[in-house]
Amino acid sequence: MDELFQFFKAFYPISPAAQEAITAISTEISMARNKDLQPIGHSCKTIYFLKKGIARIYYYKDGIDVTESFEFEHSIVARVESLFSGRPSRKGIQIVEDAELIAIDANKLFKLYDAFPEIERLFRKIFEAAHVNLVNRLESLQFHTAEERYNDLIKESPEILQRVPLKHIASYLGITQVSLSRIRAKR
Amino acid sequence: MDELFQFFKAFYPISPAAQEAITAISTEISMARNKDLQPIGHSCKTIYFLKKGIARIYYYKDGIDVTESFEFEHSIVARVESLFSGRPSRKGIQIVEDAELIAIDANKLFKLYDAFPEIERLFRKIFEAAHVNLVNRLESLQFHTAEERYNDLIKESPEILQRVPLKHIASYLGITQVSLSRIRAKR
DNA sequence: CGATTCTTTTTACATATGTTAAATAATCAC
DNA sequence: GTGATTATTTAACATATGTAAAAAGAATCG
Repeated sequence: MDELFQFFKAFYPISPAAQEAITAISTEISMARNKDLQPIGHSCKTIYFLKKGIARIYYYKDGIDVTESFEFEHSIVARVESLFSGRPSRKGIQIVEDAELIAIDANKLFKLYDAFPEIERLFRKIFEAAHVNLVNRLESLQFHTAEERYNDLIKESPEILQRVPLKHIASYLGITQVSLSRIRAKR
Repeated sequence: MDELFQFFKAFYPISPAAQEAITAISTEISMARNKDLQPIGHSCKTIYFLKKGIARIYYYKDGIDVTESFEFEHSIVARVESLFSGRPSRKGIQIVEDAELIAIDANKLFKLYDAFPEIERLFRKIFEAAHVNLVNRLESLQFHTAEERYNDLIKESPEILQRVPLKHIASYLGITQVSLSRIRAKR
């Protein structure tokens, strides 16, 4: 759990008591590549912290597998739109590279908010940061070409090419695999 | 301020004392069409509630005016990515239709969070809801055609066509005005 | 009202991306 | 290792969207 609390510290330091409370509602899991951490259709009742490996959130659009987002080690994985709305998610979480995770029971976590305002504040800040990232991602999808988006991606996470299949990168960028292949051939 | 507290209630009801505290850091403003509520380049230190009218958040990409989002009456207007990061925003807020607003001083609001956990919770929920909307918007930009996005938009806010110039709608949809015109001609 | 400006549409052409299918290349299971 | 499966690239063609310029239409202001 140390890595998790280290991660938390960057957002908002919490007391040992709060750490214990979070430990009590968390479990550690390992999961192999290509397994579904959470299947499509279920409500998201868990917030994951990725200690190691890669995960992606995906869904099907007209039968085609679309990657909504990737998460690498030391980040939070959750289907926010289900977590915050309580509705079942049309999205699943798949492990892309063998992963070690900490699973935090979301309902129990939300209950902790009353007793520990510091925990509420911590997660508020975590999701605010996620919100900022999302706004930037939106901007990139709204007015950058696919080629610009590809270049930005490998500039920001160069290792992604070694660790994630291109088909997933293509749909993440909002284009087909063929189109991504063409863009790559240009360079 | 009544309308504001009515709006709050749907997210999380707060005590009279909390309401007073918010009232004390808020001011009411009116602003005419085409005026800039907040110019590009400043840090966002204000959270607005739109009582009446329409606002848009916009920026320039390669010299072209791009609308990131529209807000209609009874919603919150804020450049979140600046508000949460503290960094100056490359985006501005423009009034699209004569507006009446309540301006909440963001720094003072954040200070209230310590004394009033209920206020922190309220705004946490407000921005969580905004986050959910953003995820859905992302999905629409990532894998719907421009035509689908246009149809979805007028289905969801039909009055937008009467109240917002098409040039702004075009950039909001991530396409040029010419392209939007073509899509409209089809129907 | 008439002139000016701003908005929207239209046209013609260029480019980017999608679709389908086939060919390679890489990976996996036995 | 070998065959089967999966991933990636390439080709050929169709379609959507971008760009630039002009025309038409609507709103604004003296």
